[in-house]
Amino acid sequence: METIPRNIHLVINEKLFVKDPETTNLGKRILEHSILLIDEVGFEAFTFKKLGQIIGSNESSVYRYFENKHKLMLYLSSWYWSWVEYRMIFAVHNIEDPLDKLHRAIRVVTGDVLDDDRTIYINESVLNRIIIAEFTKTFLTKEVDEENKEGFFKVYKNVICKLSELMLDVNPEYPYVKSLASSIVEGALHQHYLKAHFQTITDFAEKDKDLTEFYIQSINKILL
Amino acid sequence: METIPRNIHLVINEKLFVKDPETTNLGKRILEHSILLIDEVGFEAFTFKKLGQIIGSNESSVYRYFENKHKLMLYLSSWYWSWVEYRMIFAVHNIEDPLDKLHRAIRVVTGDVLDDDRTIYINESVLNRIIIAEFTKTFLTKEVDEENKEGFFKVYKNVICKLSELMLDVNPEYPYVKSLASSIVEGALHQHYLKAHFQTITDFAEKDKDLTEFYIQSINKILL
DNA sequence: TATGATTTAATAGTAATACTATTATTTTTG
DNA sequence: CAAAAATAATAGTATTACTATTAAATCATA
Repeated sequence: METIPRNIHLVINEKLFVKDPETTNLGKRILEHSILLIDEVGFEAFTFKKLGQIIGSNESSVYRYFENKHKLMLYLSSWYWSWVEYRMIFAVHNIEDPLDKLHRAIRVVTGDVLDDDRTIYINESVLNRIIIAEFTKTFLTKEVDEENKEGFFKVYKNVICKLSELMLDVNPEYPYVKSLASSIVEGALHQHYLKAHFQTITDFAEKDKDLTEFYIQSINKILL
Repeated sequence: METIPRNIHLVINEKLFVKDPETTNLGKRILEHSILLIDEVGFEAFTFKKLGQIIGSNESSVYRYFENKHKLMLYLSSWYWSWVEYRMIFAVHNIEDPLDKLHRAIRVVTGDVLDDDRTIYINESVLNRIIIAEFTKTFLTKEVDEENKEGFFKVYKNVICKLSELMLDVNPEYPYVKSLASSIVEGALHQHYLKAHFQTITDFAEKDKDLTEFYIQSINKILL
C-alpha cells in the first residue's frame, strides 16, 4: 500500500496530547510501542509503567506526552480515522460514477488493513486490530458529551459524514443516509471482532464469504 | 406491557453468581440498585462500596453474591437478553407468515423498552439504558474467549440465532443471515446510543424517523 | 567551550480501587 | 431454644493512576 506521501502529516486535535509525540524520538517510540502493547495485553491491563519499561524509559516521561491512557487511546483513534479518511478521499478521487465512488469508499472502510510502510513507527494493521477491539470503548463512557464537545471524535464523525454524502449522491431521496453510514462503519468493526471471537453469529468465519461484498450488496439493495 | 407471567423465572448461568441473588431480599436489592447506580454513575465509577452504602449494607456482603462487578454486569446482561428472547418468542408465537414473524421479532429487538411491572426489582427501561451504554464493553476484553467458552454470552447469541432463523424462513437462499442478524442486534444498541450522544451521525434524533422502520425497510429490501 | 534551557530519568509518595480475611452480630430455621 | 446461616464491621493488601521533586543528560547558542 502506498497511500500517504511521506511529507504529509495527519493533524490530530491538540487537546489530546501534552506534547506532540510526532516531534521527538521518544514520542514516536511511545506511539509505536503503545500500539503493540495495547494489542498484546488489552487496554485495561495496559499501563504507562509497563510501556516505560518496554521503551527503556520512565513512566513519568510518558506522562509528559499524554495526560492518561484514555487520551493516548483517543490520540491513536484519531490518527486511525484520519488515515482512513485520507485513504477514502484518495480512493474516490477522479472517479465519476457516484455508485462506483461509494463502492470504493465502502471498500476502504470495511476491508482488511495492511501495514502502510510509509509510517515506520505506526503499524497500521496492528492499529486496526486495536481499533476493532478498543475503539468502541472510548466513547461508551460517562464523559462522552464533554469529550465530544472538545472535538475528540471529530475525525470519526467526518468519515461517517463523508460516507453518507456519497450515499446521498447515489440516491438523494433515501432518508436514512447518516444511520446507514454509521451502521456500516461501526458494523464493520463489530463483524471483524465477531470473526475473531464469536464465529457462531457471523458468516465471515467462512472463507468464501466476504464482509465488503456483504456491505456492497446490502447498500445496493437499500439505495437503488 | 405484560410479557412475563409472575411464575416464570429467567434462568441465568450459575457461574455468573456466587449466590443466586433472586433467592433473597438482599440479593434483589443488589440487582435493583446496581442497575440504578450503573445507570447513574457509569460502569467504570460503579463500585461495590458505593452500592453497599446505597442499599444500607456492606461491601463484603455484595461480594457474597457476585465475584466482581464484571460478573454482575454479565449477570444483568444475561437477564436482559433472556428477557428479550422470551419476548421475541412470545411475539412471533402463533403467527403464520414468516415475514410477519420476522417483522415482529425485529420490533422487539430494535424498539424502545418500557418497564415491565411484573418484576418489581428490575426496571427494564433503565436496564435497557445500561445495556445500550455498557453491554458492548462486556465482551471487548482480553478474556472474551474464555468467558465465551464458559457460556457467559450464550443468551445473547441465542437471540441472534433465533433472529437469523426467522430470516432464513423468509429467504432460504440468503447467504448472510447470521451477520445480518448480529448487525441488527448490535446496530440497534449503537443507534440508540448515537441518538443520545452523537446526533450528527444518526437520523433518529429527528422525530419523524424511526429506528424500527429503518430496520424493517432494510431487511425487506435485502431479503426479498 | 561554557551557559543556560530543555528534556528525560529516578524516586517517592498519595488516594482510590478491587479485592480477601477475620470476627462479631443478627437472622433464620428445625 | 440451639445451631446454622447470613450479614455487618473492620482491617488489611496489592495494584493502579497518577503528582511532585530532584537529579542527570542532552542540546542550542553566544
